[in-house]
Amino acid sequence: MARAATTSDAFNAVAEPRRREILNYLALQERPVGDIVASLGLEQPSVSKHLGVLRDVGLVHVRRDGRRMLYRTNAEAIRPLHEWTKTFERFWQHQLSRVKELAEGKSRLSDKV
Amino acid sequence: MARAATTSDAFNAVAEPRRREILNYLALQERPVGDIVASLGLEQPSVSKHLGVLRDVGLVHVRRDGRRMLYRTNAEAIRPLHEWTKTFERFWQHQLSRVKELAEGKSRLSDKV
DNA sequence: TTGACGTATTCCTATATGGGAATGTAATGT
DNA sequence: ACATTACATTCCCATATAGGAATACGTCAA
Repeated sequence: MARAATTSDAFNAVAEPRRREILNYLALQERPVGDIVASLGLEQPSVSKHLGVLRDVGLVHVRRDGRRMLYRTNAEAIRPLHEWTKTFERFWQHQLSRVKELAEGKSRLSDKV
Repeated sequence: MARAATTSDAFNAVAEPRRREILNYLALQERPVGDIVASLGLEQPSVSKHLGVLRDVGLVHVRRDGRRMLYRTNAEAIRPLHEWTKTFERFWQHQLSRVKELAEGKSRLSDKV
């Protein structure tokens, strides 16, 4: 079996760095494709294809404005990702406190970090 | 160009559902490969290969225990993912509050939601 | 040493890219 | 109707899987 499609879910869709850049760019306000092209320095067909993937998994919304297509990030679709990563939050907090102790010279873990 | 390697970063590595399951399983305590195989119902070579990917991007740590290899999740490597998704937190919070207002009849945004 | 156990690696194949180039299509102005 | 603008889609190709099967490797017990 090959790798799962990039359109299979948000996790696969955001694995591509350019798609994350696009989501960042479209987070604050909707923008036409041309603006994304200019902003990210990618070819227009490339941007359209990335937007297609993002659309398929619901990471962006679109509406037509004359001959332009206005895209914007649908943050709600990023939430499952956030929730999953959040379940590990307490673990790195534990590690942080250890690092802090170390920095403060309160432990003998110097051979572990 | 083809898709980026699964070992290129944490985003690509966790795109695979089974690897997320493995990370969930190894979050609380270290476990030998055999336990993962039994727990997730995958073939042993498959598990070893997934662990290899997770190792390459630092998502798990390993240590040998006799003929067993004990793996555990390195939550710190998940943090970049959490940080990125976190930047969108305020957006879905906005949507939520707007939905709430709407439900409470406190706004005239009915044409926007 | 030999055998068994626990893992890792190699070989194979169907499938899915992401980018470049070229082309198709919808909407607007004249 | 026609040219132009703004995007989307298609074709092509090098590359990277994920899983299955078979095999190699490292460690321990007898």
